[in-house]
Amino acid sequence: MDRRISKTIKSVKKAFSNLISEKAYKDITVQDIIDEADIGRATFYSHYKNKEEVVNALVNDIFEHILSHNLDIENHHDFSQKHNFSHRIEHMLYHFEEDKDMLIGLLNSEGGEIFLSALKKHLADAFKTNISLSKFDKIPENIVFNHAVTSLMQLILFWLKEDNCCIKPEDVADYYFLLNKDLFTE
Amino acid sequence: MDRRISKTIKSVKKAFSNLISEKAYKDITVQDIIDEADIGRATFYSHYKNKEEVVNALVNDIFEHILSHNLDIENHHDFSQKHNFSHRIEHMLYHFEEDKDMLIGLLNSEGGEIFLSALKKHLADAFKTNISLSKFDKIPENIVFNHAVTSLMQLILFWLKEDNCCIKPEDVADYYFLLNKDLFTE
DNA sequence: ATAATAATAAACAAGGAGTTCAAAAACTAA
DNA sequence: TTAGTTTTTGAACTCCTTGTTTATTATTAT
Repeated sequence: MDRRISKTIKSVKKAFSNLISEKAYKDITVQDIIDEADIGRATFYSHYKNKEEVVNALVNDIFEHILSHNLDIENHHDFSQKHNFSHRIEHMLYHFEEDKDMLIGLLNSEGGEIFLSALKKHLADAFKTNISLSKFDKIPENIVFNHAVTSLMQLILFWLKEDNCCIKPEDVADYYFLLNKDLFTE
Repeated sequence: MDRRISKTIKSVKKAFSNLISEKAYKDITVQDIIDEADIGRATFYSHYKNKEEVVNALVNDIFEHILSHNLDIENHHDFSQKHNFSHRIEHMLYHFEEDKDMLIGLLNSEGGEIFLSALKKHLADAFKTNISLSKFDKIPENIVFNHAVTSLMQLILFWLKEDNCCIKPEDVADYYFLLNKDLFTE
């Protein structure tokens, strides 16, 4: 890819990432991003339709990063290596920690919805084959499933938002399984 | 209160309520509200600072309504009447059902955050004296508490958003207690 | 080197936000 | 009813943001 393009895209993402740590999503204008990225107005609009597309790009980056890393683990580690469901959650949390400042800003604004719906989708995929419905035969399946997904989502949210830096990703995963152990036992 | 004022406020709320059933929060302009409410521009701005304040007013109305109704129950019913925690939840859900159209529109937009944070606060109050931490002594209290609150919040959200009109408020409350029974047993 | 592509500044139109003001209308209290 | 107060109204206005266009300059890949 043309070096100019990747440079522009990179600086826009970085600019947004900086801005969202400082102020609310709704208060960030396209002009702010342009100024922070130090690019021309027309340049921005030749790459992104609007502010929302920048967030989409950033969120996609995060989940692509996580997915590719998951593949790495599956390809390069031998089979004795534990890489079960719990490990994949922990692993995702480590990735979130890297982008913590940006994510906190995003989650405290309306832009957070974009991240949350991506997270929900990602978790929904991961959960399909991992939860047990046997203990909850009185409840519609989609409600149990929604509970499994959103419960982890809210735990992650709480972990990121509150200044819970002392809590390790492993702990978060443990707490999740403790809070919902019936979902993971036959 | 001056009849003109209450009339204006009422028509603004009704206007917003109509509009949010039709289109996304971000696509509703102050001018839309003014037109739908059929009032003068200056009149709107003499009562509300912006669009967000209208949502705040609507959300406050809902929870005030619920709280005052709770008091009614406590005052007028005799002590043999069951009005425990579960009943108060069901009761809240019946109120939400009344404003369903508006709430669905709100929750599918960014404006939903205002409702959700009010709901979270409301639930947090209600939960203070009702959940049992004994089964979760390995987990920080605030995390268990957050789980209790957000789990119900997400269940309500799912109930409202999906076309789950067939599910009754009593069922929703039941599902909640089934999904989290450890939170309510010593 | 050159042909293609990207970046740029500047100007532009369209539209929303929020304010101001004087005149008209509706209210209250006596 | 009247007189005085408060609210509503429409219109005009400023400011800001969005998104587009254009002609020019700079960078790139080969």
